[in-house]
Amino acid sequence: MKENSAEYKFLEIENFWQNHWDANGIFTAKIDISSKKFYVLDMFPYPSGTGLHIGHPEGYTASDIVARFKKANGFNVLHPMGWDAFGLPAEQHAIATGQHPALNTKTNVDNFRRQIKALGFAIDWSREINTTDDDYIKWTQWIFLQLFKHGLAYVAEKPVWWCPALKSVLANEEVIDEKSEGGDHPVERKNMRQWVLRITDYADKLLEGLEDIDWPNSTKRQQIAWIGKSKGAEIDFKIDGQEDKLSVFTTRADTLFGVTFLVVAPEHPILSKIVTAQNQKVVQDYINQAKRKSDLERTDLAKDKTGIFSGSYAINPINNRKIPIWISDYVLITYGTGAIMAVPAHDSRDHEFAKKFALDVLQVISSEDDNATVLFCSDGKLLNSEKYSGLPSAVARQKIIDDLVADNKGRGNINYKLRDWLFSRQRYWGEPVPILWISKEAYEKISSTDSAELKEFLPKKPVTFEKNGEGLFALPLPSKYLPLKLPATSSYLPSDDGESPLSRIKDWLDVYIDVEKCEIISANDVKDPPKHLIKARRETNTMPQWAGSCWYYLRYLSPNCSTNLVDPQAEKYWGYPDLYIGGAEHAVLHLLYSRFWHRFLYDIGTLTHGKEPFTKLFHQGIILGEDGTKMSKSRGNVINPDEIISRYGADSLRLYEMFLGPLAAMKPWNTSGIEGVHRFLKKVWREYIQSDGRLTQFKAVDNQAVSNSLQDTIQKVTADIEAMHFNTAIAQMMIFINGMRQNNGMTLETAKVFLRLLAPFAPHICEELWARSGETSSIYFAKWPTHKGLPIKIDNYKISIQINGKIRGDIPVADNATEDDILASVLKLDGLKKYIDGKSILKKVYVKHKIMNILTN
RNA sequence: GCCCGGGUGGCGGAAUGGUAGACGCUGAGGACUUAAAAUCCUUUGUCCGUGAGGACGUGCGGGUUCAAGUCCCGCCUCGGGCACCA
Repeated sequence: MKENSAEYKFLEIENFWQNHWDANGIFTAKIDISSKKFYVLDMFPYPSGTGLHIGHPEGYTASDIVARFKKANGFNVLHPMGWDAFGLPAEQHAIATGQHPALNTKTNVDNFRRQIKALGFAIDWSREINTTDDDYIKWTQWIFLQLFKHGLAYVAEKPVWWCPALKSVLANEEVIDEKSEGGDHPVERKNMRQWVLRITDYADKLLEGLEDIDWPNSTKRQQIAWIGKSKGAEIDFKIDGQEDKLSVFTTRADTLFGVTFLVVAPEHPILSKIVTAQNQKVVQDYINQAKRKSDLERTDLAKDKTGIFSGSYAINPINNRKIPIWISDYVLITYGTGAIMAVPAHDSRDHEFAKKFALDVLQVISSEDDNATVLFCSDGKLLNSEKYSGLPSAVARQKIIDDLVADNKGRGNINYKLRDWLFSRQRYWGEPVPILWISKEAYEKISSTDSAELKEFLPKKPVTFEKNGEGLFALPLPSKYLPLKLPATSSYLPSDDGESPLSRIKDWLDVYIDVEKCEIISANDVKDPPKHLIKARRETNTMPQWAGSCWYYLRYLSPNCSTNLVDPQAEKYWGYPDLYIGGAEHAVLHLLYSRFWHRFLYDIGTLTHGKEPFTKLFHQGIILGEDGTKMSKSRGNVINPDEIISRYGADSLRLYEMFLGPLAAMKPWNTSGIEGVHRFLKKVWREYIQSDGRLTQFKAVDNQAVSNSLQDTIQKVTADIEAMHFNTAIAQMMIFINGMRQNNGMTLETAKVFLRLLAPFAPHICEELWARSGETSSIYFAKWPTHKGLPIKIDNYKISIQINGKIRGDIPVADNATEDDILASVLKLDGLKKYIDGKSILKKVYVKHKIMNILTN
């Protein structure tokens, strides 16, 4: 700083150094093949109108500590930041004000940038990206077109979650208890035309990829459960008296002899064939009833099972037993074959159903301890199963499947809970889907043309959609038309019927294609269209917010590359994040979608560095309000980072958030806690700066205790940062300062070592003191201190003495003391001797330098 | 119901099977000051005891061990995720 203030003027110091770092490009990352890289990534924020909340600095500070630590350890560090800026709030603001969402987004981004900069992170701001920038949209659309080209994007009319309040459809992952994930609005089922991405094609790859990445166990588990792979078999049951078969999916082929009825979902197409005339009316009533129920009601476990007999029977392929076919909404049409074989003795749901409708229960599995008789759902030994009786479940399962396969009555099969990813939204503020809809004839004409340009992203199999009896074909925009920008409009309101606001912008919507010239012309510019022009209409859906966040970690590597999504050289050097820090709430959304796109880009050769984007992931915990509940405006317990910084400074805020507790834990904010770390920083300051504002007269030689403590501190802080145990690292630095003060100070050399240890946590104050102690280069470039091997040899250890397992005191012992020496010392001390007097010693346990346990009768 | 995590002073939290409660906060007492702020010192798990000292103590009940907050078995409870997925 310019003037040599005696006081710790944190605001001036922080402001000064932030400007200095910025102006001098201290954190600019450049490819340097002579040093190893380290890429630290934060989950980039959605720049909301309310600004940064106190949870943001938690994750960002953690990543910043690691970034600065790695830099000091010789790594070439990349630590970027950007904005996930598409999203509903900006659009709702636009609807309310008529102002273009880009304007509101810019205001919010500026505010976020100011707030994040005020925390002094070692971020390379020259790499800042924004998912709403045209240059960024271009590549998001390009990836979509690659997916399209490779047959992974298609259009389907399917039941989707429609949110009337948001006037948009939502992905499965975005719906929680029939409420929208954002805003908590009710959602309903509706049939609509949608873009869908075939993420299910990647189910197995997404599972396998989890095996060798360093992620929190719970997050891996969540993804595994979400993908929901189950191995089993499809078994064909002939319908009695008909040629038709009914296939069911089961993971328990070993219970096939225990099947006493079949159940089909009310939506199952076979119903038209199996419902007998006299059952027609009651079945129809039941189906209507089921239709009226919301999914929530249907899946409510508390409610009773309902169902109705179809009137038909099926034949069990393994023993030709005739069994009734029932209809019930506890069977889901969306999973497996929409039909199940019911084994009421060994499945709780089937059991419940059988009990309610008085159907047969036949036991075919016995448990090891044969206690469970009524309902036993685990594996066991088969009984009542003819030649399979006596076999363990796992063996019988395979044998039965094999035999069914040989008889052509079934086959092994795998089912997933994962559904394809619903990828379109009926909103304005998102990336337009770069597709034109044309007629079949036009599509054929383009397909057969010699010009490659229009066929750049053409898939092997056309994506088509039927609208009002007319077949429409999806034509991908050539890359020269990317980015497809959002057209200007004054009306951002989506319509109630699920059409995007883009569908009302006529002069954008309608275009002509000149096949010979490979040009797309706005319909506005064509008065009397010549015959050779092909009429086309743009797709009006936009992409979901996840699209931009799926690949942003790649764009940071070469944010200005205009020829590639990521510059191959940059990818080769920087690779992917070595550490990714962010909230656990994205466990199955962003983190699954992102892995899917990454795998895909790897498969098509766009990426070459590796199959998984995030090899090491860490979730920071949530910071609760002072009352221990979640921070919210309505509770009035929100802590504003701006206020904290103005009262205590950014260094105190950073230090406090790291000192609160383990990074991963959920923990409450406590304002007097931040006073504590602020006091610590003031104490540090006073050790370096005298009351006249000049540098302290440091000692010529450190006390033994101080130099020992310094070595301990180097060791502890280093190990703790590596393990991301920031709270205990800070505690150790406090111990050092307290102890050093009791020993009346330290040397300048020691003082500088300490600054380097503290700098990743509290960079501004350390940079200031570093400069004041005569250094001219930023502390960011200073090397991490190394500890000098083993601590100085100690001659006298204190060991604690247990008598019969109880701690009774401690005694000093020499390094080479024998058990008998120690016992002799113990017997010299009355306080210990009294426990042994009059008793005989049966045994001694001595753990060197730690403890001796003396056992008496 | 199933799958993950947790449960330690007044509070946030420390503890490679080896002196439980580091560090910080809070509370109490004191120093400095005309006073306050700031700063510094002492003290702060519970109970018994004037004290020295003693007993108890890491959600509950068992167990393993010379020794258990830590390992094993069975519960209770809180948080998160999934939820009729056959």
